[in-house]
Amino acid sequence: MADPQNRYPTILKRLRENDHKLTPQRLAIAKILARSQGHPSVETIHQMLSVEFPTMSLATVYRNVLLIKSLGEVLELGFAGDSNRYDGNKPYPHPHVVCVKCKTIIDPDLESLKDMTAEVSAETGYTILSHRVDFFGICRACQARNR
Amino acid sequence: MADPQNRYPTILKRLRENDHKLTPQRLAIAKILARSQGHPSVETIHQMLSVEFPTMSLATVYRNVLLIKSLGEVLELGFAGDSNRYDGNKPYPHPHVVCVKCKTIIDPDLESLKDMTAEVSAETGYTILSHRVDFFGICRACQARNR
DNA sequence: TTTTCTGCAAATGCTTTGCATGGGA
DNA sequence: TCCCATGCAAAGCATTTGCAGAAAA
Repeated sequence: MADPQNRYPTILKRLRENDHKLTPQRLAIAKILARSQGHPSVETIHQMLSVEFPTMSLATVYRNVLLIKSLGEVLELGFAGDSNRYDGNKPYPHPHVVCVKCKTIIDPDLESLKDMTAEVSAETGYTILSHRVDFFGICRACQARNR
Repeated sequence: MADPQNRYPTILKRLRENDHKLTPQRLAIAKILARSQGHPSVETIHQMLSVEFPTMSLATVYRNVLLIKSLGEVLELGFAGDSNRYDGNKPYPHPHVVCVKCKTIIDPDLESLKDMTAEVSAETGYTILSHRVDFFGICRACQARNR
């Protein structure tokens, strides 16, 4: 499983292995995905790079995020009525806890997830390939703020 | 919590309470949502009604699904890169198992979900309000089909 | 009759694609 | 040099909205 410490070199290696050219734009996008903790959207990535690459088009961001996703090196998170968010730091399925007030997203370690996957498989007969497990609630800070 | 047996009368009552007119199209859409086991998309609902209402527009389906959702009587499921699916039979959050081949969605009964919610709350300090728990895999039929 | 609802078409908003030019290797 | 990648604009999709006529209450 991907090591969060070495994500950028790993993605670089995968790009090279698959004979993709290492353009400045591509490298910059890969770096943001590799290091991001905040599950950025394509729009956000584009804005983050607007100083370094004033003429870079949104299409380039879309194409490269998609490319890196196709290499299995980024996790795509779709939210109803919102643009997709991406996680290249932990590119494998994992649970999220989202604060509905401040939108902070954190990644909990859930011991019970393996058991649940087994339970699903046993009950339904499906071969389980991946999951999307999100909890929505109110974080400690927002709870305190509302007192 | 909504009783799966009485969903249609319940939705009807909610529409009346809020002074919405009971047009034939609206009633037909409500009935499909109330009884559906298959998490239909707007497109699917439109097709299901195309015999009874040959001139009904997609916009009417969208508007009415949204209306019933605003009354809290249908659960909306967004999937990345796919159209939304709707569940008016169990309009509260619950886990799903999705076949990535044929898109069939079923509702497993997961004993471990309560425990997991408790674990999330304990580990993160968040007050958990709702969840979105989906598993993706291959259903029995599609497994057989691929042999 | 009054007001909402419907059907149609146009408009959104996000994402993808075609094409000509530019730039890695 | 040879292609792939980029920027731009146009095209795609799912969904929403404006509008005028139709239908519920």
